[in-house]
Amino acid sequence: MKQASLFDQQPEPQKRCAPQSVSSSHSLKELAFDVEATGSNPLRDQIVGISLCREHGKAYYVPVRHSEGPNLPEAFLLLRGVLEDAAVAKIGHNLKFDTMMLRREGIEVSGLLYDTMVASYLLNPNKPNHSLEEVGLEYLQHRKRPFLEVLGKRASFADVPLAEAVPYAAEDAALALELKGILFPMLEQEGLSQLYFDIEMPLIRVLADIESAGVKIDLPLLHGLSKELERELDNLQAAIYRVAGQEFNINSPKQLAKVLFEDLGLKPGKKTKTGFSTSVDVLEDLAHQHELPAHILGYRTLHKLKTTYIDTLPLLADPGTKRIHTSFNQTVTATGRLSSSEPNLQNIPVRTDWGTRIRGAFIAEEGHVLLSADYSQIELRILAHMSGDEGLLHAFRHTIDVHARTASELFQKPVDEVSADERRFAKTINFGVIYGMSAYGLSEALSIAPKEAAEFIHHYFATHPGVKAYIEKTIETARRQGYVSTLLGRKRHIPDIGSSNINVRQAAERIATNTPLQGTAADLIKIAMIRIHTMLKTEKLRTKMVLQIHDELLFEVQEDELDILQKIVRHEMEGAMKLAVPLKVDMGWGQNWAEAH
DNA sequence: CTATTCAGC
DNA sequence: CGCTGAATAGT
Repeated sequence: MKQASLFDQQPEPQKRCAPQSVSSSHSLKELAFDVEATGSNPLRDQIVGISLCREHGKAYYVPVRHSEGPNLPEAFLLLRGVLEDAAVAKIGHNLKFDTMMLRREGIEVSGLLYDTMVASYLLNPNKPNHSLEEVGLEYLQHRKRPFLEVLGKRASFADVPLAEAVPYAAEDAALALELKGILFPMLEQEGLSQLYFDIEMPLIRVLADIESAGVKIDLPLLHGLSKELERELDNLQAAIYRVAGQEFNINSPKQLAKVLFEDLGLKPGKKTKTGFSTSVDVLEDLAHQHELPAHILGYRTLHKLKTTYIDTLPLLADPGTKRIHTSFNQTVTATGRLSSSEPNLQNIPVRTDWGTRIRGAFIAEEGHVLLSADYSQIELRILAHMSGDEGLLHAFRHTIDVHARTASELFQKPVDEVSADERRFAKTINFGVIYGMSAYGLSEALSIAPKEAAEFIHHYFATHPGVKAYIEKTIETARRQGYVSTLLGRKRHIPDIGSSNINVRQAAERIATNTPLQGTAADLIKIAMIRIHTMLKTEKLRTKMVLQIHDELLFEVQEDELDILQKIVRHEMEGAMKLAVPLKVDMGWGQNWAEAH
């Protein structure tokens, strides 16, 4: 059986005689390993064993905390030398998890990191799931036994008997080794090696440090906000039931639609797949006809903030340190951005007063301040660079308000005569350009007729020929080669670009337009993160990087390091890439995230 | 599990 | 109009 020769697992010898430390003095250049744990949280769960694989066909599993042994708890001491040996490259699938787990055992994993999960992501960022199961299936045609089946009714992997645990776990390290042999030559072939080794691989350790650091939250403040919101929501609920003349579940779009459009007889606007829409813009329209929609809007906003942030964040805080530790996923987005989950700290409210109050609950430790640094107009600057559009280049080179300048072109008047509304239109259009702009989308965003939006777009391209040419060239490239790339060569295939269905094809063209811009911005801030992280280490600073929010970095800065940090952060962020226009970073600091903005 | 809605960049 | 993750209702 082919599978048996490929993944012939050998159980760890269970001898009592003094085990030999795994030696790196012979010819060991690479070691594949995989940590098994009681769960998936690298800061909370415990290691139960480690699988190892040095060569094709031989893999081992070392149990350390299984409920039915035998265990080899000395394994950490024995393996430390090789895991910390920088001359031995480490191979694994999702190494951020393994390195974070091992750090808690006092082991700092060193050496080149061949992460097969990240490799799979670079090869195909459209792939929805880069789990070992999925990647093994795609590249090795290997069907892994489902983890849940192995787990059965047991509480954790620690309770799985070794007879089952050994072959299952050992296979993970073996799979990683096999995948490395396949995926890394493919990265080379695709011209993605430099992106991997210079950016994604060093980023693994940066993200591990950010996640381990976490960010402190003010629990009493959030508790107070919760009480205040509870009263507010009770009042709004009473008002809604009174005005509606009945009680119903305000959070049910279906029940709300019945009240608005059947019982009260208001005129429905947009439709969804299942019925009439009750989304913000619909309710804002309806607010002209009736007083209920405004109450609903208020209720919705406050309920969202309370349930998603104010009541949820405290549950995820470490009870001892009051810090929350998000998970930054490196292999989720199709464009190269990071994503954040459990909790998502990349969508903490900011726009409203309540948003400011919530950000006020993200605080610095005693003797520290939070420093926020964000790129100004990063994607538009990248568009200026990639398109060479004279107007955009000029605006950024001469620190002219870019939206006002677009408005002046669009409405044919001097920059200083542009009205607030004209600037708002121009700003929406500038965003639209980055998003691949359709007349329909722009009309929705500006609440104008699609025909009127089409005229704006026509006028925009007439006054921005460089941008027009860039978009045409990018779409043509997508058609010709089937994918688009960022400045650093990150690729995204766009299979629908040749579709005969116009809606599908145009959606693909918007993706083709947006991906190089969004993706290059992602590349750029990743470079800045790595360089700043390196500076923090080499200068032995006590400051911690604590969050990344796409174009913003947040630091918890020791007060006496504030000056030097601001210099370092500005230098590394603004110097991350040399573009045809300068990069601009805005910074602010304070006791909490609200003050830092 | 899917749809809707909405928080962010 | 691009890219996400979470809460909620309801099947």
